[in-house]
Amino acid sequence: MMGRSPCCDESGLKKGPWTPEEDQKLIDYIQRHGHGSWRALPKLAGLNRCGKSCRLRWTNYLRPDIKRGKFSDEEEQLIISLHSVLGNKWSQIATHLPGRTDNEIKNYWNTHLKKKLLQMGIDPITHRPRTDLNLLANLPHLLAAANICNLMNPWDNALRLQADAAQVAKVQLLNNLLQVMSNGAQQNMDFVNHHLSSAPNRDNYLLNEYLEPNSQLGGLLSNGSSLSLGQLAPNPTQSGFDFSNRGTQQPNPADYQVAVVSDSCYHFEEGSSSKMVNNYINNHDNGMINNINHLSTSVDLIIPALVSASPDSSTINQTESKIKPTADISTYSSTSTTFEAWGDLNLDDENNDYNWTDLVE
DNA sequence: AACTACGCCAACCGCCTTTAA
DNA sequence: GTTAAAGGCGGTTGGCGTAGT
Repeated sequence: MMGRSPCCDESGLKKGPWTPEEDQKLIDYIQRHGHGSWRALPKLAGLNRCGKSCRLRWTNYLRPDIKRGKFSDEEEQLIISLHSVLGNKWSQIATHLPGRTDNEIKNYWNTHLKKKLLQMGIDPITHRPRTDLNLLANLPHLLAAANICNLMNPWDNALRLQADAAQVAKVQLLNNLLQVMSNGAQQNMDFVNHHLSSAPNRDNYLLNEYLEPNSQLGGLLSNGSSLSLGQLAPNPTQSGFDFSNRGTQQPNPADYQVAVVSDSCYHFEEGSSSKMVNNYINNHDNGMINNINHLSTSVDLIIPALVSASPDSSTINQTESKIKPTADISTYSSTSTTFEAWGDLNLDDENNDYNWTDLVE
């Protein structure tokens, strides 16, 4: 058989927008009898529609528990976080937002959230800083946007966090490159050598993306100018997560972060040692995580200021840990690696009220 | 006022998975 | 185990409203 024919192929069945009369017929029938077989429902309810159309109308619009209206900041934050983990699994995302349908979330993502992320320099697919060359051309705009954020109501901690990180990464990297090119200090050359001369890894890949010939970068280099983090606005409302004015100073251990990306994924900020990861899992999960079943490593950001204090991947002792890497983490440089631990959650916990302040190490 | 372009979102389409006979 | 129906899902479309010219 060459695929199934659409359920609405039968001639005479109505398509297109539903009228209030049709809605009422559907509501009346389901309230009295339940939906039962969707295929049989239209005839029984006196509707000249196919069952599939009835099901969609009910599940996406008429169901009594549907919440309509503007998405709250909390809902936006949750969608972004979940999307970073689940991708376009709209139905799975919808299970975390009571009253919202997958269709509504999908539409909201495509019309609003995707644009917001792009405007803030974040790739809406990877949720990582955009590395395309256009970003360099837009850097002044991004810096201005970062300052404007101070004057606006915070609309989304997760989004702001990602935006801050993206901007910091870009500026820090540029700053390092500029320093290397302008004064050739040995320590900076060591930094570059460390990233460029070792075996191929994802650091190199990311660095090389930034190092692609670019007229604007070339202009900055030839001027011998320098960018500094002081140009970035601090983010006073992001508790415990202040990148501002760090410059090239060594990181303070108090800056290390662990964050909940979603119900089932902890994201450990670069600089978190394996010990910290284990301590967090063992001491802070309050039974929420039953079994860590996945650890991935990824190069989310290059933040040179953190490099010297980052953990050596060899210190991750799998035998002592609930964390069981599924990838060979030794293939990546440990100097700019984030750790993500995934686990099964005990969803019976009623107090699933993580917030940033709870999670600061 | 008329026209065009664009954004939004409900609804559709087609494929995949699950269920039931 | 096989098959077809039903349900579920994600991508896409098209109509409507609105802003811009």
